[in-house]
Amino acid sequence: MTEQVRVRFAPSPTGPLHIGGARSALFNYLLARRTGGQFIVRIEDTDLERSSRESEENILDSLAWLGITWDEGVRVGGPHAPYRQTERLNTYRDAADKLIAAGKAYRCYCSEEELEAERQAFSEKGELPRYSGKCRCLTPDDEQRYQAEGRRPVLRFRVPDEGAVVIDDQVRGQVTFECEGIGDFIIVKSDGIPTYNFAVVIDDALMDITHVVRGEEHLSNTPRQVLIYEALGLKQPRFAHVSLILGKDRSKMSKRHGSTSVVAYQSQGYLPEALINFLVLLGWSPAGEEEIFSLEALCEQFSLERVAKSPAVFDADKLNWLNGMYIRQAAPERIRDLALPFLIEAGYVPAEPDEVMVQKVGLMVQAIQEKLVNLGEVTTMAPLFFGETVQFESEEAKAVLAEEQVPVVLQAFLQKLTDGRALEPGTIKAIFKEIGKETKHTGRKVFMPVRVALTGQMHGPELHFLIPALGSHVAEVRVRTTAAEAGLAL
RNA sequence: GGCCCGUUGGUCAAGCGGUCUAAGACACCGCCCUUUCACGGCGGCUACAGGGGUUCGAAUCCCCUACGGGUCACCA
Repeated sequence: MTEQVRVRFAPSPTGPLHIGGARSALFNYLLARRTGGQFIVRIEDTDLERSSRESEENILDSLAWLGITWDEGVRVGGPHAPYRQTERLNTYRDAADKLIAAGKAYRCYCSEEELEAERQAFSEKGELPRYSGKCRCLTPDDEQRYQAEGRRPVLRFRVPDEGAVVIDDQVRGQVTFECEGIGDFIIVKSDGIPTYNFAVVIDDALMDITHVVRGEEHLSNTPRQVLIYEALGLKQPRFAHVSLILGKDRSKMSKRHGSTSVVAYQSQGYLPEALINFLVLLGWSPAGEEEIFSLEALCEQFSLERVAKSPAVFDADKLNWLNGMYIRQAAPERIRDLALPFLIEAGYVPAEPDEVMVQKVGLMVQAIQEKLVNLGEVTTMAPLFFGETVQFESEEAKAVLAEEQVPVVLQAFLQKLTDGRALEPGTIKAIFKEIGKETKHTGRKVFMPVRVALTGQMHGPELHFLIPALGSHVAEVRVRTTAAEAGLAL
């Protein structure tokens, strides 16, 4: 029998999509695509305080940006709708009633203060702080009295006193938890909203989820969930807990380590395919030696068997390398269009650029595409292309213009630059050839002075790309002003 | 602290008892290419946490220790 794989990504909308969440989503997505199964996106918004529609939109937008699509869930609907937990409250209530009727769950009237005091007492005695189970055997009279006091009960799951829960994890192998170490936990809060541990089980079961692939932080929750599956007689999915993504100091990835949200990387100018490629390599390894993968390629290669157990440190260097890789491979027009917003933001380009400006940016991109690490960098390179004047980056640069062949070379350059021919990479190359022939100066002796006169710097993009991007007017002005500054009369 | 999980070079990682005097990638260093930078090519550097077992043989299996991480909420 070949069971149809059904996996899901179930974020809680309490903030933007985290890099770790994105990887979980990716793994689920890939597993579904690889097996011809379905991928579901469900929203776990039972934390009323912290959940917001904005976060939900942000998360969904980030997934879409990454190219991760889903077959069922919010935005697209499906046979198991609704896909937002706050819209499924009746379903959870039914399940809770069942548990109460079977004596597997009970009402607890303890206040948070009482619980806190209890935990305190336990830890002072050197024991593990947990729920004592004191509401386990309340009589109807007790309950009535509490109710009269105005107490709102929570619903607790009655955890067996003995026994153990064994999880056969797809990436970790067999993991055993003793029931003894699990206190009776809350499945419905006093406001009637189910807790995560409860709702997740009901939803996964009702939505026929076959594999739960999620972060390792959920591993210790899993025995509680398994207990609920068992109590309700529901079919359990296979579990796969993927290790966490760590920061440079090996602690859980957080703001201190830099950007943690997908939007942050998006706004820094990373390409979605680079982020995908990077993320998949964090915890999963290909069978062969190739490491550059498109989403489509990953859909054919991904497998849970090759997911690593150990946590991975987020390596920004490698992300940068990958991003540069994808930028180099991308069509120049695409990079140009992606670069435009950055230049507009930085004030180099008007909000509504005309065709001439777009073309200029296109030429600029052509010149720097091979050295860009991320799109945001166009902003730091922009001064090279915008503005009529430049500064010498160093005395060493300025000194280049003091070499004896410079006046002749620059004069020749200026003359050819303004003789009316169209400025294209080909003609620029021709110009340098002509200069060589006419002045008998070639190589470094002609390129370097022109470069410095044009940019004030000794390094930079190919001149045959740079000059067309500048245009003959700006180029001429820059050469004349820098030359003058260096004490040269042209 | 209890309970879980993990530990191969600076980083990501291959390896699933012999073919390991341990692959590949990023980073780093050197060389080459080149008008500069970058790209690209070539080469180099550096690792099985420690200690006990099991076995003819262990990076691979078991135990202990150390270290790292996760989790112990009316958050997910």
